[in-house]
Amino acid sequence: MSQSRSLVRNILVTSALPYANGSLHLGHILEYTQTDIWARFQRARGNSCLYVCADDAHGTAIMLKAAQLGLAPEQHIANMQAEHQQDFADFLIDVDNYHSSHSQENRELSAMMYRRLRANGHIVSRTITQAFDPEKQLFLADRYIKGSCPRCGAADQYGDNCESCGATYSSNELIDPVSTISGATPVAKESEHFFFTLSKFGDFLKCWTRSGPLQNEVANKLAEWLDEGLQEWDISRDAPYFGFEIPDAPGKYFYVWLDAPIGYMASLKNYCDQHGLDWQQYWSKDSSAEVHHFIGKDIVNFHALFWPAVLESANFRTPTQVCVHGFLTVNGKKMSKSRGTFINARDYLQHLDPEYLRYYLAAKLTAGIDDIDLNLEDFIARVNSDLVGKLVNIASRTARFVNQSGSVLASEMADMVLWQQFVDAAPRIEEFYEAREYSRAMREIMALADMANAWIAERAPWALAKDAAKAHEVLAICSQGVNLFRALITWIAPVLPQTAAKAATFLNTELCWQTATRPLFNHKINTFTPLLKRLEKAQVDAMMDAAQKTLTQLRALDKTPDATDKPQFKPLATEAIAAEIQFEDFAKIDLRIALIVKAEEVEGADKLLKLTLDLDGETRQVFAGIKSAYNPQDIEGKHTVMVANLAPRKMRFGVSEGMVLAAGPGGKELWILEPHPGAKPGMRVM
RNA sequence: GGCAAGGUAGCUCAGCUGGUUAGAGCGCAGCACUCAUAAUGCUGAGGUCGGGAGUUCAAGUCUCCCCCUUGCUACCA
Repeated sequence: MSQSRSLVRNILVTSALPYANGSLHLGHILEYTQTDIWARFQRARGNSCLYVCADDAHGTAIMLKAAQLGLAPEQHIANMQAEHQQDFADFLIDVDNYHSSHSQENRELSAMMYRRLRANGHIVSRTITQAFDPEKQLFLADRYIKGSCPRCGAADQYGDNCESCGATYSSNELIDPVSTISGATPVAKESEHFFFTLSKFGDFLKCWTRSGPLQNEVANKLAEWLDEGLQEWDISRDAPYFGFEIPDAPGKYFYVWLDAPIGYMASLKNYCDQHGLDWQQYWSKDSSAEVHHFIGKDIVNFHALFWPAVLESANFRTPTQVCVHGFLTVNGKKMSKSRGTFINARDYLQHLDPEYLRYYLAAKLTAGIDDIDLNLEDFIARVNSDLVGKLVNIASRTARFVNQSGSVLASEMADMVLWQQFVDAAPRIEEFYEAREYSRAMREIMALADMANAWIAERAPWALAKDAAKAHEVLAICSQGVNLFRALITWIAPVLPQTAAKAATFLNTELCWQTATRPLFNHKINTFTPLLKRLEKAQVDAMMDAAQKTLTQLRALDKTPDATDKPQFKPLATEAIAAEIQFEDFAKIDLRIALIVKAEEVEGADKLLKLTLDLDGETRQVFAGIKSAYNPQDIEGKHTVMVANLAPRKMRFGVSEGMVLAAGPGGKELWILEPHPGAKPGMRVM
């Protein structure tokens, strides 16, 4: 009917884009589970609901991590995205589209957004002074600078505050500051930056944050910042930076947090382009669609201040809702690597069914921003008791009687009063899901399951079954049991999609929200088979052991970024072969045979050797990062291959006029190339 | 240090704008049942609602002080 059709809501939901610098952990899964349950609920209700996400692929951290792994950033983020998508799939997170913020769509949309902001006078530029790593030729954020605290003298403190005495300062006040990237001493350097004039959106945001898109506690928090007045937001970073270059500003890149939220749009556009849809129907100013962002409370400012202001300036609609959740703690402790409470998503998956966690989180999720605790003992008890002992048990204890009498459900209801209580509960459960009060929805469903079990115990069909004359009554009771189960499993399907699918097979019908409270009469069902296994403590222990092992590995990685003892180095796995190029591309690189006339250690450099290379009369000075693998005297007098037309690079210890070629994972395992005897200095290598 | 949110039975949590003997699930004890994945039902024990003071006929629920937890922010009021 056209009337009911107009009631269908057009909904877009997003989860925060996971950073493409590491694996997903259970904290991520909390958010995706919350989002996914909501999206599945909306679809079950008959609404149109698109769920899009993407990897957040830009920034200095990713650039450095890729370098550390010896990968191109593009390769690194591709690897991470593949891993993330597998984790999503295995946790039954049903995204309609998973993209990357490093995509063509996002490049275009970010540029478009920026041009609109600029045209509206909301972009200004000014010169600022920042710490700069002269060796890496890189501006340094505070977290990349360490030194001694200017107040208490504690060593090894980050550039913004002292963990020992709590003092705060700017990085240029640190005593003996050091770049954590290169070990060089940072220098102050000026650079032009672009700013978004967030300060002009104070009134707009004061109004917007109180207009319904936020939880009260979030709006209150933002009010504090809004009352203090907003600063302009620095949205540019200087090269080298892995990101999108800013239009008309060579060498300037969008700060990762500028293009990340636009990544929501980009992922949607990517989906729409493939499905013949118009992404703007969701984002245009007059859109009748809904947009719901699910995020953690740590990134509220980006989503509830910067993002709406940017959208407003660029003439897009603002989000319907920004749904903020708290953090996940494990056994009451913050999930952290140092406390040993860090659980990787993959470690969980290798030992436990994702639906256990989905249910446990659902049983605790509210619309609030309180942290949610994964208490492992409670987890086991809750899952086994609620899902296996109560919910699935209803089918398990009644289905056999139905199967025994021909597997066809009765043609009447044994107890209309009880059934009516289930019917009456449906709207409440719907409201709880809609309001993201999943814990209340789960409690409601489990209370009904308790009611069903008590009712079955009271009617005791197994006792009646001893009297052949009461077969009719037994079938009626057990058929109702199956119908009660069907309603409950339909309502919990957004949380347990896999179990619900198995139940649908058993029930021999599609689970449908609209007909969940319309009982199946005279309906043939299939033989019941167990739908969900009990959760054993041993599995949880094994999962935690695996998590500990992962932690140990992560710590080792963090400590020794250039670890020399990588057990098995698999070149093609670590770095896939790069995209195909044409001969002309290759021919641009001028490789020459060079004689290593002199090799010497560089004072103050712990990885570099200074090489003096002879190219048939022409002498080049090249710094090579091979000190860890070669003694200078061992290579003097040998021939090697160098890139002769590489632009000179100013380094801390002098200018490097080219580079020598070497292979290997690093550390001791590094080998420079050497031509067969006969090759002479200056010969081109083709 | 400031701000925010919390501190309710062994565990995980409900308790709306103050109102009769403070609730649920799990766990525990006893009983029943034995259809069901040692599942289920009934009964019971267990809390001075973080501590203290105050307002009120009446406070877990309001006010003030203190303690603890978590998060944000930070030596600046």
